[in-house]
Amino acid sequence: MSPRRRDAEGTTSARAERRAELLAAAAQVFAERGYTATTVREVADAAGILGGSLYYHFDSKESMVEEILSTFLDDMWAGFDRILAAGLGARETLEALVAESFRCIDVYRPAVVIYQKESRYLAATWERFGYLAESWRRHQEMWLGLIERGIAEGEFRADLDPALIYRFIRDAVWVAASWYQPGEKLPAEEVGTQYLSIVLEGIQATT
Amino acid sequence: MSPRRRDAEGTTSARAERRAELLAAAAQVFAERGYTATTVREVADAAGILGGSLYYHFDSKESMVEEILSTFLDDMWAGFDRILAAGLGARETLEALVAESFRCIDVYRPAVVIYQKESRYLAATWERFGYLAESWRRHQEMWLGLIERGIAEGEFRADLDPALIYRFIRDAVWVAASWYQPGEKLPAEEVGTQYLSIVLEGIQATT
Amino acid sequence: MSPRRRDAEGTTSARAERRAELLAAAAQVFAERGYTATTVREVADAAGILGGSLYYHFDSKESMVEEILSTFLDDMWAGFDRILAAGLGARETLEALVAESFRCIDVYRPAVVIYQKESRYLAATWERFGYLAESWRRHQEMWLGLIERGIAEGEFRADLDPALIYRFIRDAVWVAASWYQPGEKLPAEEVGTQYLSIVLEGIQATT
Amino acid sequence: MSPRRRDAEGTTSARAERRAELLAAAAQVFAERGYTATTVREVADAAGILGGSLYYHFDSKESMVEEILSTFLDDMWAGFDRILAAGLGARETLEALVAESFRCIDVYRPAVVIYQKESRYLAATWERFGYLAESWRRHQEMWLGLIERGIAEGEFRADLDPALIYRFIRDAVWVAASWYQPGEKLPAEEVGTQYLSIVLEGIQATT
DNA sequence: AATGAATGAGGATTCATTCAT
DNA sequence: CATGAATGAATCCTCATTCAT
Repeated sequence: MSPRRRDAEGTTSARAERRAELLAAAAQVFAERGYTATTVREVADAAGILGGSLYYHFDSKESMVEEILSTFLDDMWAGFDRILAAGLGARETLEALVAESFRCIDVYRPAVVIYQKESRYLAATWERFGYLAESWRRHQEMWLGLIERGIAEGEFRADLDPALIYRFIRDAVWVAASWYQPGEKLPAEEVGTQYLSIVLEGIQATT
Repeated sequence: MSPRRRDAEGTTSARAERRAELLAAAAQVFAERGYTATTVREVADAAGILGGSLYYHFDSKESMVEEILSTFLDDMWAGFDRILAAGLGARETLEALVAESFRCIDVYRPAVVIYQKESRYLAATWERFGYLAESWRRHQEMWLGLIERGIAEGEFRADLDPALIYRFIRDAVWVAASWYQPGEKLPAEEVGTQYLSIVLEGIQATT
Repeated sequence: MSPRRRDAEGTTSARAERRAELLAAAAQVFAERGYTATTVREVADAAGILGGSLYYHFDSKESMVEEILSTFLDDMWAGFDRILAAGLGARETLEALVAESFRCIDVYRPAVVIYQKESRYLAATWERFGYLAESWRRHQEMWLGLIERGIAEGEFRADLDPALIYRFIRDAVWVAASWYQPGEKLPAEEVGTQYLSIVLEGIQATT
Repeated sequence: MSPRRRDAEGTTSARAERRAELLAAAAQVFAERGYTATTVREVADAAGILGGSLYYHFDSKESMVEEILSTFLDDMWAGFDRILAAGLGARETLEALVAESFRCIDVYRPAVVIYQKESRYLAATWERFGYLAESWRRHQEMWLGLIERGIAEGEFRADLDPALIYRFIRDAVWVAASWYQPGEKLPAEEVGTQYLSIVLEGIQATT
């Protein structure tokens, strides 16, 4: 707590904080206009600095999205992995995954939008974004496994194609990020609950 | 039937056919890489000609998407309007609208993808694309009206937010265009049927 | 000789000719101001077109020097290899090599200047220019081998360091490209002859 | 001898020393990569400080080369002038000039390299470097006068073009700075002696 | 209809330089 | 003295578009 110590800490975290600020501005703009259609100047304007100044903090426009996406994905997968490791039933797992998804939408909304809209383009254009394709693959694996298990255990309807259910859920849930706004009437959690309710009614086996 | 007249007709339709071919190629590429990220050269490559040659057929890159989108939207709204005018019950109307949506996905897949991913950007950037925002507004109006009617008539669940149901359906259905591929295992119609089945189970009132 | 055939040939070579013209202009400017200090606009100005137009013909500023240098080096080494394979005596070989060097200076003057001034920078900065370092290595090998042979055969002075002689000759000869101008009083060949005369007097063994 | 005075002196010379250190680092890097291709950051890195910090010591990148070059040139011309004023014979003068040149290469190697490679560019780009062109002119005048005198006095060969001899010597001698390294096998003086020996044999009149 | 060369505005990036701390 | 964040002009390069052939 000595002044010296506060300075040192301050300096270290000041840099990280500034990066985070700038990335927040960038994510916002990328999500709104699309990564390619957004100019570096627009990002800089949103951050209140000049175009060239961004390059003091980041290597390139590319590395900005990089950091935006990987920060979000790391957190998301940590959350998903925790849930998957908890040994819950199929239905409880699905509930938890949907809730976690909405938490991510709440916290990382712009990143989620970018992840959805730009993944294919980014992965197809630069090798460094190969991990995005990998993330989608894990996504599919996770949901598909869960749904098949739910069907096998008699919890989910057996008359539907599992791959189709997977996509249905994935899309219905994730696309919500595209329209969900900070000032939305319903809190993200409530949206999640209602979505979950629809999905569960829609896919659970009738007894 | 004079040679001249046949020529004229032949020329006219040949020209129209060529346009259609080129637009199909363009739509394909725009859908895959995104409108902004796609260069005119890429479109031309996909069509087997050189970049400059496209300008014999079209005024600009802009007017290509224009035509791709308006062709699709005109057809889609004609279909929707026919259904809405048919005087069906809420549930039957919803069934017909979902079926019509999947017909559009089947016929205009790339256009649907573009409509979803690029509408916001296009409408925000050029006035001439204002009709896209208008189309989305009509979309919302249509679904919201239908859902509220269904709730009022006791066919749909009353415990859900109508605006939320609207988005849920819209997203779940339309985003299917993003993953639906020509060679898909299930035909579009079957996908539509299963989606509808999930949605109906999910939102209909329990008796 | 039919018009058609002439057209086809014409088209093919027209492209190559244009490239050559542009490269000549570029080499000129690069040699005069230095590669890094030369802007693409200056190259374009020298060629009478706009900056962007260069990119129709070349991938990058880098690939322009690339082509300038490799064209020159390929020709130079072909010449050197022919001479080295001819089985001449040390003194005759040296004479021929110097003559060939001055022929290159005459034909590729700007390229020679670039080769001298920028090789180190280019090779250190981009892997693709690694062959420049390789070329210098062959250069050294060639001259050093020749000089040692000349000393061993008693044709060249034994009281000098061979590596030093090599550098002396290399520099004296090649740097001439820096000052030799198209309108020079003496033709390149005559300069070569006089240089050779100085060098030979300077290094040959006194009998 | 008062503390104050000692401080003042100490500060002054400390500052001068620091400048010299920084300039040595700068010269090194400029010589290696070329003035234009070297960034201020690279200079700072080589000096172990940050880019901005250089501006506490120097006005600009320009003024760094300025100082590097003028320090060297002042010393060099002082040496040359002393020799020229000594009233030696043509041959002895030439010997002394070559020796002095190698002394400069030894002491100011990076500056010599910069002087050779960048003079034309600097003089053509900024008026303040006009003195570089002037220095080259004096160089030429000096050598040319000497050579013509040597020829007239029968010491040097009359069958060679004096301008050519001048360039030959100038280049052969000065370019040595480009390859001479601190750890070189032969000391600079010995290189000078051998070079001189070649040159003298090469140009002196045969009796 | 199509080609291919060129245009020129705009975009990402670099870098010398400034300045508050 | 040095730092580190920011500036802004300049640079390389891209790309929609034009146009003579």
